[in-house]
Amino acid sequence: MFNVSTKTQYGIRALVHLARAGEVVGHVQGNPAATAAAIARSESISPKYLEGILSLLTTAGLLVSERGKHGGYRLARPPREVSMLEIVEALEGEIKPVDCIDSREVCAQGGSCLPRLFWLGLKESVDGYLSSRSLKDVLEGEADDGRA
Amino acid sequence: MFNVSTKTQYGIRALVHLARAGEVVGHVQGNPAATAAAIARSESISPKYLEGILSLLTTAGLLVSERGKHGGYRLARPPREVSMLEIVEALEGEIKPVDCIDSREVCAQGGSCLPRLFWLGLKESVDGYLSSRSLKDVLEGEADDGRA
DNA sequence: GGTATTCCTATGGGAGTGCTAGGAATATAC
DNA sequence: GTATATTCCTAGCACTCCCATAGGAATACC
Ligand code: FES
Ligand code: FES
Repeated sequence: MFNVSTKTQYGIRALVHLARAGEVVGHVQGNPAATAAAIARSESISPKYLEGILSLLTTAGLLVSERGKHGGYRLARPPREVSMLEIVEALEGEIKPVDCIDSREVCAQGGSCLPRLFWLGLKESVDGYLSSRSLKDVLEGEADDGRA
Repeated sequence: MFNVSTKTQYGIRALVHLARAGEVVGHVQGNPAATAAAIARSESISPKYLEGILSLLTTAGLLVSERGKHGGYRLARPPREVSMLEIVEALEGEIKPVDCIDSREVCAQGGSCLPRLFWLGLKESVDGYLSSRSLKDVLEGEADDGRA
């Protein structure tokens, strides 16, 4: 249960790769952006598949892309300022265990649906964990000390 | 993301239904077990589909079934002693964001994979929430006060 | 025997996942 | 301005899983 798609897994690994290489917007001009092909090779990911994933992250504002020769991708912000919740939501959509979580569709119970509260709590628990971790934390292998 | 299947949603609603009616093993003999058809009608769930779900819950030891006329299902234990983690795992399998969570397959990183720690933390967060809630909590619409 | 129930197996449409392929748009290099 | 290297866009396909439906076998009561 709760399988995370390869799309998200690859996306995170690519972001970690970029953060490691220090490829952030505003660096020295001589430091070229990493290309999709290079990341794919280094991480053993299907190149064309990864292209699409990086495009998504660019649209979401997490990456900055440069086209043409010597083009590639850079992080739009330093790793510390990127929460894992942002990343996951950009690739996987909102965390939504059940559909009735935002739209109050009544499920036979007529509005006072008990399970709904339970699922809502689950969403908050997941959101809480994800937003408490930044890309930098993942990068540095932060052990999950506190549960805050 | 993190969609919970209808199988699990229906299963939980059925369990809540049974708990509400107070149909626990060891009650008065006159109190008949609830049939799958009755629950399906009351909860507006496809009858044959629900049958399979209740069978799963029986195999998992959460329900006790009686076949033949006047048969049906009862809770195997009082709601207080049934954790939501048990229920979810019975229907949905283990919480496993990524496959490498138990088997230490190296993903190009050669063993020191950073993202893996992150996913492990997510699993622990979800497991923590689910095991902290009992069926009785859901039944009573326990608001999620503490995050413990 | 008749009836009501759980239990088992098979089937099928639909949606989503995980890629693959081809090319268009864009920017540099010579 | 032609060649080259890159991102970007769209389409398609095999595969799996989800959700349900259907038919009947096994079981237990009357
Ligand atoms: S309203 Fe969603 S489970 Fe009841
Ligand atoms: S070992 Fe699973 S993501 Fe690296």
